[in-house]
Amino acid sequence: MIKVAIVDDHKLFRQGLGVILASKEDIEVVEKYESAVHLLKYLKHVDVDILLLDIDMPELDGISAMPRILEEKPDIKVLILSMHLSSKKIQEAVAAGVNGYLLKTSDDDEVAQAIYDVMDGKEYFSKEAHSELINSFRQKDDPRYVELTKREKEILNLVCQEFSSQEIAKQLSISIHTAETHRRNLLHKTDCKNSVGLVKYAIENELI
Amino acid sequence: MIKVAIVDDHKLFRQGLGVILASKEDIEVVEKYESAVHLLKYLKHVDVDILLLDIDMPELDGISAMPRILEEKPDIKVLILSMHLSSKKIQEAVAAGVNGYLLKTSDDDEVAQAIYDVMDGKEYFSKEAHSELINSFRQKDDPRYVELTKREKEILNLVCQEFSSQEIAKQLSISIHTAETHRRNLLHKTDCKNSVGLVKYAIENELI
DNA sequence: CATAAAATCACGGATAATAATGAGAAGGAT
DNA sequence: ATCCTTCTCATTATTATCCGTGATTTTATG
Repeated sequence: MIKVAIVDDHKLFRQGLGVILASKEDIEVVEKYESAVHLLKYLKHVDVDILLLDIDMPELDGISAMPRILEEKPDIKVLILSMHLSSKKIQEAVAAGVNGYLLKTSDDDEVAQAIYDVMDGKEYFSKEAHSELINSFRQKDDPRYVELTKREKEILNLVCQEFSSQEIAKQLSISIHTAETHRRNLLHKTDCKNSVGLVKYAIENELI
Repeated sequence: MIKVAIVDDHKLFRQGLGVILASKEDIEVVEKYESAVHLLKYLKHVDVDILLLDIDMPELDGISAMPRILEEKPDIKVLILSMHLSSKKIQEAVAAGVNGYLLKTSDDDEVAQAIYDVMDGKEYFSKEAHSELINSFRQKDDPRYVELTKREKEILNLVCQEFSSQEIAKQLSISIHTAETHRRNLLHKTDCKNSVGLVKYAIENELI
């Protein structure tokens, strides 16, 4: 029997998925947690092979919890079960050491297959997750995709808080010229026309 | 037996909720649909008492589908089952004629209770939905909460597309003065400092 | 039809953002 | 030690935004 734990803040989803997986003959749902915080609290004392982990959760999201999960149980397998198809999330998840990524639009068979694969030492990424990743690589060649520096992200954040360049300069104790330069560089790097575009970029890329 | 149909784009959720509800002795899950479009396609030929309806779905969201649902089946009961606690959504849902609103963080007992209540001719709003509504009423006194006119929403949309007032004026064949007036009124109504605030307002209130 | 709300246009002025360009200083990386 | 990136500051100029105010026309609604 493969021992599975579900971590998701939607109780109905936890319950439902639990029932579905329990009907698989070689899968046993041993635990359910409503948040990553709960999981970490009890993980030490629990015997579990694989985690079905949601990303969007209050307090602590699934990806951010990964380091502590692996610290506690280095051999545990983790399958991300998310509603969002975001190449950024997938990349972060992989970097954090997950073994697979699937969507909540999947069905029970796909989840089961993913569990089997991952327990076999393989990885499992859903078709959608896979092509999302491929697409994101293509965009790397795009002038639109660039890494922002730490300072630029800082300025972007303040721009998104409706501060003027003058106010930003004051807050960071730099010259207004510098603030404006950063702002201008942000516009170039993100290929936006004005601050409105910057906000949307920041939101899309989850920088705020 | 109460005949229930589930409308949700997350297959795992549909399946799981289906299994859970099927275990209730007086509830029968007769149909599941992956979108409001599918629902509307088959609704005419289906005998169902109550819909468990998600809001966020591709193509057509649950609330927007309500008029056509009620046109087809005026006596059907509808329970919104959403992940988001938004007073705006709740208000829209109620205005659209739903009979209850609960969150995906609820458990099976609450869903069952809601189904019984609604079938009884009552309404069912979860504690969270209820207090969210109460809070939103308090905010009505706030200068921040105001209705935007059709034209203002149009201008807001163009602002969010990074157009300047001049470009907006040209596109709508109005004077730049008018465009700027609308913009100014938007800032006042939404209590924002600049266009950056407008974008965030538009996104928060799902006007784009 | 009368009244209110919405949409339109206008002016003057203050402040802010964007563009184009150059350049010095600090830091890390090989 | 040198190179590269980042962060910094600067000048000049143009364009856009934002503010206050007021007024006319259109449209909606009772």
